[in-house]
Amino acid sequence: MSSLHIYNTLSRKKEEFKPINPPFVGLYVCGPTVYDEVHLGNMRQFTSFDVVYRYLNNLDYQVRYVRNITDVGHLTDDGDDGEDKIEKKAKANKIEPMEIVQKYTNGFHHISKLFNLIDPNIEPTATGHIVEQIEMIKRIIANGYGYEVNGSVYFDVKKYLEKYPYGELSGRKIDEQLEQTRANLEGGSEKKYFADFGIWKAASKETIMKWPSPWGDGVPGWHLECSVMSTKYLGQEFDIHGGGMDLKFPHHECEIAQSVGADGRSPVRYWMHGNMLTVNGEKMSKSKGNSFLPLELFSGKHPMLKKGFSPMTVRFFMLQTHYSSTLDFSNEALEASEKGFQRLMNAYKSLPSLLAKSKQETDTDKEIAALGDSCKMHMDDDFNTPKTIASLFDLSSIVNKINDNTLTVSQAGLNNLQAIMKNFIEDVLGLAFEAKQGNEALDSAMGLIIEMRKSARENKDWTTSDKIRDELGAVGIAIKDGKEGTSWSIS
RNA sequence: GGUCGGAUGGCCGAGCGGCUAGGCUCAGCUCUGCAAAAGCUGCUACACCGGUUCGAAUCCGGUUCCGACCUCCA
Repeated sequence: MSSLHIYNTLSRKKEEFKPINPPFVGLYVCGPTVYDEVHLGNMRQFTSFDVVYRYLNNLDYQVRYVRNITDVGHLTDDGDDGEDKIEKKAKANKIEPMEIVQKYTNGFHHISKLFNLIDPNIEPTATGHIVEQIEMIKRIIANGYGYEVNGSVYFDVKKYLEKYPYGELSGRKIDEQLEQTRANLEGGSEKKYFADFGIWKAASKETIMKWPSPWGDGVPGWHLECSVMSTKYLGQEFDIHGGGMDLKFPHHECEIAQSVGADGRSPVRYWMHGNMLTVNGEKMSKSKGNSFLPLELFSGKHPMLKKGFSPMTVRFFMLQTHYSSTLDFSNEALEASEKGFQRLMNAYKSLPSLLAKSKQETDTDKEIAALGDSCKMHMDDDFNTPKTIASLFDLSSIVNKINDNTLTVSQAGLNNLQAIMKNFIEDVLGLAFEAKQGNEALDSAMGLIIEMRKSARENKDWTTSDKIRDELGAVGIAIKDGKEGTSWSIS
């Protein structure tokens, strides 16, 4: 029996996963900043961690999954003149910042449902934890790691470096060379040291979203919310913290420094980082202009897309690559996944109609059990979804062969097959049948049509039978004549 | 410039010292009234140059390309 191993960014190694307080597991994932439509790259991270969450649950851990919503404090720039992204958008649209927040939070939740993401157990917001953030800043100052300048508070990285490493997670060293370059660039900075970062930002009179604090009206620094909300709900030390690669530095590095500075403890046992999404080999990003939105991907309404792809196809496509590798989007790759996904789901769907034709255990039964074990083994190996999917394809090939009577199974083997496929396809990978499988009325209408076509075929009335098939095909309903009768599906 | 990661068959994408992942495409066959679906068979790749080893896509050194981060980003 294997056990779960996770690649820990901090140690740069795969480590056996040992929860701090089994059977409880704390999982924190950096959520979206809701100043715009959720980005596809965001969704890839959330999908990756959705599988992490599902699998931990599957291993019978009691997981508390916290994923935040950043609704204030994320500045367009870390310098002195940075502007809050949400506030900026609100002003441009002449509406309340909280309207922006509500609008894009709703949008994000909608897309999450389409991707079949399980809701986190707690979805805290930065604005809901201002008090806690102020308290943390106080502790940081009290410990000598923060200083105030003109109503803003900065984290004193130089002081911190006297006692602790900074840059451990991202493998970065703060060197003098860089200090000089930067010091020159940022002439009139309030910071004492180039690497210092803001933990409280003084607000101007015009700022709409601001809160009173011991240092005057202002907003908390972006990195602070994650430090506060993760430890508030998961404890001062918790198991897993996830996010995108690009958050390693400075965001996650700052989180560690803040927690150590405030409470003397590094909060996270296992740091997990998902890799980027690329388009034609380049990182998909808003600033590069090569990104499309989830809804554009589903509808196909984007110049770079040949057609639309269903949410489940996209989810499957994402899971065919390991979360730590870059994933390149292209029409060809998406089309390949679409077909593969349909094949997998068709096999899975035909499973209940299979018959056990052996009284005792067969070789196929054993093979099924072995493939079930390998699914688990692959998931245990740092959530290797591509390999798990490969085993699932082997399983679906067995399903087809049983269906074609080239393999035989016992009832026990069949039950096992059903249980394994359900577990990994639905529960662990979170793949679901697309909702367009029709309804009762359509089912009975199709039953009637197929019956009529059957009698036409028995009378060798090919004109009628082919007409039925072709016309249905034209509206997207495929007719498949099998040995055991005719079935249909909507494409 | 610094730090880190990557180069795998027609395409996508696993692999982390021996046991030819998987998906898609393509070709042939079986089944079928025809078609589709399904099944079977075929297609043996690891950027380049050295080295270590009985054995390397996998380890070491070098070369060339590509990407990410270092400034907001998932």
